Amino acid sequence: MSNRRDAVHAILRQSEGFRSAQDVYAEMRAEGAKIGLTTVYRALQALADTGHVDVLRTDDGESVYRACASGDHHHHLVCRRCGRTVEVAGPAVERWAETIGSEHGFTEITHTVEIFGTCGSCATAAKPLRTPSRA
Amino acid sequence: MSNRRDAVHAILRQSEGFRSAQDVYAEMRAEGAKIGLTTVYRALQALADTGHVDVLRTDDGESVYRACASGDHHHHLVCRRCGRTVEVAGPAVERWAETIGSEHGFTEITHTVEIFGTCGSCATAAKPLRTPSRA
DNA sequence: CCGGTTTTGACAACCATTTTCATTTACGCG
DNA sequence: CGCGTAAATGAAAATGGTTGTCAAAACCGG
Repeated sequence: MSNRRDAVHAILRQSEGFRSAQDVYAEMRAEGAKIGLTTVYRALQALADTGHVDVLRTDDGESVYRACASGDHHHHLVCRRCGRTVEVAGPAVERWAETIGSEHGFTEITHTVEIFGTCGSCATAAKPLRTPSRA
Repeated sequence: MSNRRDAVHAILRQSEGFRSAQDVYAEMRAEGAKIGLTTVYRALQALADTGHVDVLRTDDGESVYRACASGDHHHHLVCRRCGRTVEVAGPAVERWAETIGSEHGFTEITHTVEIFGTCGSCATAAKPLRTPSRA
């Protein structure tokens, strides 16, 4: 029912890290695809709803999406320079979150965990550092 | 140099959980304070920069702020219903993040961890559940 | 009181995201 | 095959939080 949605998904699959909706849209247009921004957004939301892609928010509030290797619950280690992403699993963290939650009487516990860093290649390629405001 | 900034800080201090900028602004105006939205934003940013308040983004991209009990690094357990917040420390998680990062050759590692749940009181007070899209 | 700097705030500008709504496409059915 | 309804699409407008602009107001030292 939607080759557009598949097209969007395809773009994500062939991308390394997280891409923004606008970004995906721009690339598709650049490739000559006839698609509207609205449709890209809708496709991305649908994909996210069905768990085919991961979503997360950048610091400036933009939503970024990425095709996931697995449908399982996992977290990301993202290079703040090039956006390269590594999927990581952390059973310990899952358990920790659950525990902390229950200890305080919370139920239906979910959590978000994202790790940011500078990957090896980017660290080597000397570029102006973005001074982290706080540890 | 800014009793406005202190005023903003005060609002946060007397609040239970995280508040949005618009929210803080509305409350201050309601209390009769003569302050502009712009100033509230600036105060909030300044406070965040100096580490006096914590910032995090809600799922819909809104920034929310909260006066922190401690200036130390910590995470939050937030009730998705009433917004009540508990500050939690998780040395294990910090270490885990560091480890995962280094294992993949990443440096300058930072991370975000937020736990969401429904607190005891809210769980009791039956309200329509917000179906979580994914676990 | 004066010049200079900082802070403030009304308002416009931004920009990602959403909504609206009319058009197009897909498809089942007679 | 032709028609009708429903789903999909996309251009443009609306939203809404946040940021930028800029002139007026508050401060400050002299």
